[in-house]
Amino acid sequence: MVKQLPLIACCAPLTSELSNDEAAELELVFGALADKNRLKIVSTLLEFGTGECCVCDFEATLGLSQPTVSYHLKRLTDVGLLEREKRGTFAYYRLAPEAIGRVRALFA
Amino acid sequence: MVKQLPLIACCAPLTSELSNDEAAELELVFGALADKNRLKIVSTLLEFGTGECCVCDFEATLGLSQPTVSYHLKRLTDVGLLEREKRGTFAYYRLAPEAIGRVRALFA
DNA sequence: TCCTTTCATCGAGAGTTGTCGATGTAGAGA
DNA sequence: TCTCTACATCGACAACTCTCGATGAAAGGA
Repeated sequence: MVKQLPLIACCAPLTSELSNDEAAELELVFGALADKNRLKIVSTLLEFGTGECCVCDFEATLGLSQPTVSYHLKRLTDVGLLEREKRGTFAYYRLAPEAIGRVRALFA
Repeated sequence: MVKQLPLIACCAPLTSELSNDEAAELELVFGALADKNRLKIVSTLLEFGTGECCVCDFEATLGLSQPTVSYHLKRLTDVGLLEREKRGTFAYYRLAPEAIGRVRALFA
């Protein structure tokens, strides 16, 4: 029942520089990006820079139903990667300005 | 039944610079990072640079059972973020050298 | 050879995710 | 006011994820 010791004593304190809160926040962001359709949405908006697209624009290119596109856009918006603006009956989505640099780094 | 047109004609071609294959690969990597326990594993190994840890080292700090730790380490290894080396009864994990730069960028 | 230790894998259960059709909501226009 | 359009939300379902206890495999030591 005596625990062995690893041959390499690298792990004495074994603390992560990541706090619980930081880990939880990163988990949300990476989770939002862990889907190929959402990656294509972000990549498309990244290409447009400050441009914006509405929901219906994505339906054809992604081959998804309108509710599903709305679901993906909401997930990206909820973690602060996208911004939404309603004009008339359309909802326009764009990359959040403060997220553009971060997203560009993640895609590099 | 006639479809309206968005007021902003930004989306004419609406192509993503991301191919299907690229999107699928990024989805795997982000999916591997979309968990707070795996983020702590990666962050810990990042702090050690070329250092390595064995499975049992993570059990206490993460507060998870041994099978669960093994599961997380496998998920990270499967996408190429970690490398595994067996020595004696211990299995040592470290950041894959070619992934260190990428991981550092993702955490910045 | 037999026991102990580390680790991987299996099987199962609870929770989360991605998807769709149906329905609700709110502008715009006749 | 009534209708049409764009979009959000609901309800449901299949698939996947995270977690654990139990079991299996391989190495080391007595």
